[in-house]
This record gives sequence, structure tokens and C-alpha cells, in this order.
Amino acid sequence: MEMKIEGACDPKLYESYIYEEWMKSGYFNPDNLPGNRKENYIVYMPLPNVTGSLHMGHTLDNTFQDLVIRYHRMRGYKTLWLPGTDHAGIATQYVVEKQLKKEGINRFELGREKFIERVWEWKKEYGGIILSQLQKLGCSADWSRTRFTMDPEYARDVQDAFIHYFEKGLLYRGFRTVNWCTRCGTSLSELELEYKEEETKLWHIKYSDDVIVATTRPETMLGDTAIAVNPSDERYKHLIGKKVMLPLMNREIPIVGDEMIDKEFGTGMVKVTPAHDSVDFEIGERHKLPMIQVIDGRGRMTKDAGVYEGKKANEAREEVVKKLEEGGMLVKTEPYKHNVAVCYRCNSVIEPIPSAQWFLKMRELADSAISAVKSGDVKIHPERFEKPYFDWLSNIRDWTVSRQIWWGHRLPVWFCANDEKKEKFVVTKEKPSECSFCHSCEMEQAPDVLDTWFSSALWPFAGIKEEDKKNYYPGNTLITARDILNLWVARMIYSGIEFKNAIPFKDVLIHGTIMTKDGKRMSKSLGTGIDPLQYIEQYGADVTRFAVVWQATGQDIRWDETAVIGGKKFLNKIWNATKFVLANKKEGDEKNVPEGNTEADKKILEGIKQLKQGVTQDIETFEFSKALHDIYEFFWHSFCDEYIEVAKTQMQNEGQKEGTQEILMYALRESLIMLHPFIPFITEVLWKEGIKDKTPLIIHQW
RNA sequence: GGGCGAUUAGCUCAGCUGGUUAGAGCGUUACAUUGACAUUGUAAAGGUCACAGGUUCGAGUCCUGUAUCGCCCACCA
Repeated sequence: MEMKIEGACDPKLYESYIYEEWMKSGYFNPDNLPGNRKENYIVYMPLPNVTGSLHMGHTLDNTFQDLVIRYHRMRGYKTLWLPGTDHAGIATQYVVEKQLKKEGINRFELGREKFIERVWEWKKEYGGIILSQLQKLGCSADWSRTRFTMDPEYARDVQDAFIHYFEKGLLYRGFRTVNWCTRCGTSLSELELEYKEEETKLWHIKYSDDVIVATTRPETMLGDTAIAVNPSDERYKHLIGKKVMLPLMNREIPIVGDEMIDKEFGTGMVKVTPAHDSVDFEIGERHKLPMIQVIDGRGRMTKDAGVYEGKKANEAREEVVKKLEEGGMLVKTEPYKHNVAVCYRCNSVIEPIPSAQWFLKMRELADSAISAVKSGDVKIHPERFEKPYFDWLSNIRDWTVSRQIWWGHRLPVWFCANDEKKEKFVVTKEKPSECSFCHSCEMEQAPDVLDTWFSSALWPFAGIKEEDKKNYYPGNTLITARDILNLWVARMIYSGIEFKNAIPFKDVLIHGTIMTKDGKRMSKSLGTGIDPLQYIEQYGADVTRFAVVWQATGQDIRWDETAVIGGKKFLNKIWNATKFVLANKKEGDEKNVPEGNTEADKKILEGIKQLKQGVTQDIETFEFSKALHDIYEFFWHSFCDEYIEVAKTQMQNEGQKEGTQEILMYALRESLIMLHPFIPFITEVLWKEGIKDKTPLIIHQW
């Protein structure tokens, strides 16, 4: 195919054609890059969820990544941008469950195996959408290496990691009060929680004349197993060791002293419900308190809740309050505002529920992630994001890695089927042929799957061919939004250190978040999202990329549509300036840097030199927006408005004509080179079809 | 409760280690235009740089405080 550079600029005419040319060239794959490239430059793409479709966040994120990749490719690096998708356990399961709901069935009716099949079907149909959208955006990732976190090789590495941690003694099974989503029916880690402010009440309940507690959750009192006060509290310290009768349940519970209790809050006395509050659980551990579970995994009262059995927790709350009031035990009710935890995926209220889970000891791993940044081996840009990173890692608690959902990496854990208590298990990849405990049963695999982040933490090295692991680890730069700094980036860092004995990347770039024009978060469910595909469709990928980078100055972005118009105009300018230069081209042009005769010549040549230095430095320091603004300024004003106008006159003068033509071409070439990482399509098409340089711009020397 | 960020032209934002008339895009106004481009050119209007103090020869830029907005973290039950 060949196209002429004429008429008006129309990205529709060349973007898909150019992308096909790149794909055919194979240059996205570092192994195919020409020349003697010794040094790697690797970017691991933050895995989009298979449930995802391209939104503004991805657009910014991936444009930046493509930009650094293209820049380094032109600089002669062996560039690998590794793409993939994340199976996104809870998110994907939720989507498929919703789909089933429309058909009037739930996953339990379908059964585990059939359900998983459905998810795979779903993945097959929709899971690749996001990647094709990234291709529309012009992303030059090595699609031949695309990975999915549930690919067999990836799954094997995940299991290996689990076994490694277990054998090292970092992974253990425990029975604890954990965050539990009653809708999804699974445990969650603290990073998977979101908080919503809720107007509720603080009920002051009299357990005895001496004991009055304040609580926001009166229904959990049914499971109280102690009262706690601060041992230094003069008002109450004499009560420690005494007992008190638990109202409604007629159970005697002890009064204990615990440093954790804030004397200032409420009455300074706290009801302790180890089964339904993680703090209370810890108090319970310290004082060897029994645990009474009154709420089950579906958010309903258990048989230990007595007459409230079977009721929903919030119904039970009302009834408990009523009962206490009737009994004269409710001494005060005050309005109270606090944050309730909800599931990040389905927004349902989180219940702390006791259950058997698998935990990863974090202290040692977190420390390695801390030192990686403290030592400067990994640099976080901007630097201020180091603080939340250190804060989280310093105060980290063991990570609940097991999830009670079906879609995900199954734990390589096998239980003895004859052991009702589920205490006898082995950790191994393959199902043991014989049970080493009873020597008679078929061992049963643990039903749990791993937290999705357990597998994504291994992303930079999991699932690739052995030789790739050797050649393409570690990487260089990780570009992402701030919300997954701890959720994911920190975990990749210690995982890299743990499994590969090397940090996975040197630089972490945290970019701003794109918000609506009034500063609201873009969200599909709120209807505040702006679809980047509409821009790609209407104006092309280059314009979309331009608009994003133009605005991405480092702060959060209040999305301004007019930047798109600016991009459209700029592309038009480039197109037309190129037409002009081509029309005035000298036959048999050379690539040497021209000398320059006139003042204007010298000025433009100096301008190019300065600009190139500046832009190079800006890209190296992740100042992409500044670089783009500077090239824009140069191209439009210095080159088009000033030099091209002067050139028209200079070309009338036979003595200056050739020199001017050379400079026009040189300035155009340099501009296209510098612009290519930002707006790759138009620059490539003008390079190939206009200038007719034989070396594709994508691999042309910067 | 703690931390972080923001507050500069009508709108969205740049202004690094303090130094001549504070910049850009979009918008607005006037004029121009068959000549690469009207998705254009030239020119212009438009800002007491949130507020109050302070440091300095000099502050949008540094310090202190206040206000408003946004984000994150937090085991006040």
C-alpha cells in the first residue's frame, strides 16, 4: 500500500494501516530489533483486568509507557514492553455471576466446575477486548509475549511461590477474624476494602450498674466474651478481674484490662467480641477469651445468637436495641458518624467473621521492599509517594492470601478427607496418590483460591519462558497510578527480591489521575466517565494521546476537552507543514546536518539543537508534558510561523535556495523524530509516505 | 485523628534552585487571507498569582498561620 500526503489530515486513512505495518515489521519484539542492541529497556505493563475496557486511566498510563518504550527503541535499546491481562478473581467472578443472575441461576446451582467453564468462556469472548483497544491507541507492546495470569505456566509459578513461602515458614494457616464480604462470600485483605461514611448511632448499654459500654454494633453483643478497660483508668481499674452478666444472653463474662482501650472514647469501657471485630480478636488472643460467632458468612445470625438465629444482622440490631430499651439497659443513644468498610468490588458491607485462612507473614518481605527504596535501588517519582509506601510497609500485618471464591489460582494444598477438623494437609503441586495421614482416603484439594494480587505480584517474571526470565528480567520502569502503589508495586518489589534476588525495576513513575472537569472521580457506575474510545474513533489515537500527555503535568487532571481540539489542530499543522516541505524538496537530499547561511538559518538550527537536548532530558526525567509543550512551541511557532515564512523568501534567492531546502527538510525530520513517541501514527506515515525514508521511524535513531 | 496535594487570565493548566513588562492551550475581539494550513496568519483584550503576616535590596516562587477544595492513611469500639 502506498498513500499520498495530500489534502487534509485524516487519521482514519492511515492509523490502522500504520499499525499493521508495525505489526508486520516485528519491531515490537525486542528479539527482532535491528542493529547491535546490547542494553535492555523493559517496561512491565500494569495488567489490565480481563473485565476492563479502555478508560482514561489506561489511556494515560499506556500512552506514557508507549512513549518511554518508543523513545528508548529509537535510542537503540533492546526494548520490551510486556503486556498481559489479569484474571481479576473477584471482579471477574462478580461479572459472570451477574450474567448468570440474568439467566436466573446462581453459581451454586451451576457447581464449581461448570461455573469455571463459564468464566473461561466469558474470558475468551471479552478478555481480549482491552488489549485490542490498547492496539488502537498505538501501543507498541510485544503482543507475541502476551500473558494471562491464569496461563498454565503462570499458574505453575504461582504454585511454586506458594510452596516456597510455605516451606520457608512464611505462609501459615490460621483461624482468625478477617474481613469478610457477605455477598461475595469471601475473605478480603485490608487493601481490598473501601470506606463509606455512614450516619449511625452510638448506643450506650448498661451491662450492670458499674459497666456501661458504648457501641455502634449492639447486635454483636450477643457474642461478647469480655468487657475491657484500660488498666491505667482510675475509674475502672478496680473492676479488672471481676465478672459481669451479659444482658439478653445471661452469660457471665470477665472484665479485662487492655492497653488498647482509649479512655477518652465513649464510656472508656468496651465490649469485646473477638469473633466480630479484629481489634477484639487481638484482645481475645491476649486474654485467652473464647470466641462466639453470632453472625455467619452470609450476614445472618447463627444459632449462638439464640432467638435471633436466622435474622439478618441489621434486623437483629434493631431487635436487640428494642429489647435492651425495654429492659432499661439502654441508657443513651447518640447520633454518630463513622466509616464502614465495604467490598471494593460489590460495595456490600464487610463483616468481620472468624474463619480459617492462609496468611503470609509480611515483616521480612516488607523490610526488603523498604530497603529497596531506602537504598535508592528503586526510585519512586515523584518522591513524595515514598511516604505512603514506607508507612504501609512499616505497619504491615500478615496478608490474608486465601479467598473463598472459585475463579483464581487454587491453593496447592491437600487435606486428608477423613480429617473432619481439616488440620491434616500437605502442600504440594500434584494431588498425592496416597494420603500420608490415614493412608486410605482420596485427598481433597483446598477449595480456596489465592488473592489475585498474590499472582500479580509475580508479574515481572511469572509465566515466561526460561530464557526470557534470563534475558528480560529485571526491567527498568514501572508506570502506574497511585492507587496500586501498595496493592501491587510494593508486592512486586519484594517478590522480585524474594524469587529473583533482584528488584524488578529501577524507576516507578506515579502519574496523576484523570478526573472530570469539576474534579470528580471518573467512574462508570456514577456515569462520570469519559470514554477515550470516542476520541480515538473521532479524532484518532494520536490526537487522544496528545490531549492526554498535554494535560498530564504531574498533578491530577481535570479533563479538558479543548486539549483534544488543540491536538487536532496540531496534527493538521504538522500535516500541512510537511506538505510544504515536500513541495519544496531538493532532489537527492542528504541526511547531514546542514550548515546554515542566514540569521534565520542559524537560529532555527540552534533552536533544534536546544530543543533536542531539552526534550531528551525531559523524557529521561519523566517530564513528558513539558517535552510535548516545548516541541509544540518549537514546531508551530519557531518552525512554521517563523522559519517557513522566511524560507519562502530565501528560496527566491538562488544562492540561499538549496541551503534553505536542506534546513526545511532537516527541521521536519528532527521534529518528526522528536514527536514520534508522543504521536506515533502521523509521524510514521509522514516519514514513510512523505519523506520516504527507508528506515521506519519507529526504529530510526533518535 | 494523621499525612499529602491544590488555590495563577472566562475555562483547563505551566511557571525548576526567589530577579527585567507573569506564560500556554481553548475561548473572546479586530483585521487579513485564491500563494503548506481558515483545523490559518497578524494584532489585541483579559491576572491586586486564595487570604493574612514574615524573611529579603527584591517573592507567584522561601517561612508561619488562615480559609476553601480534593486525595490517601487510621483497630475512637
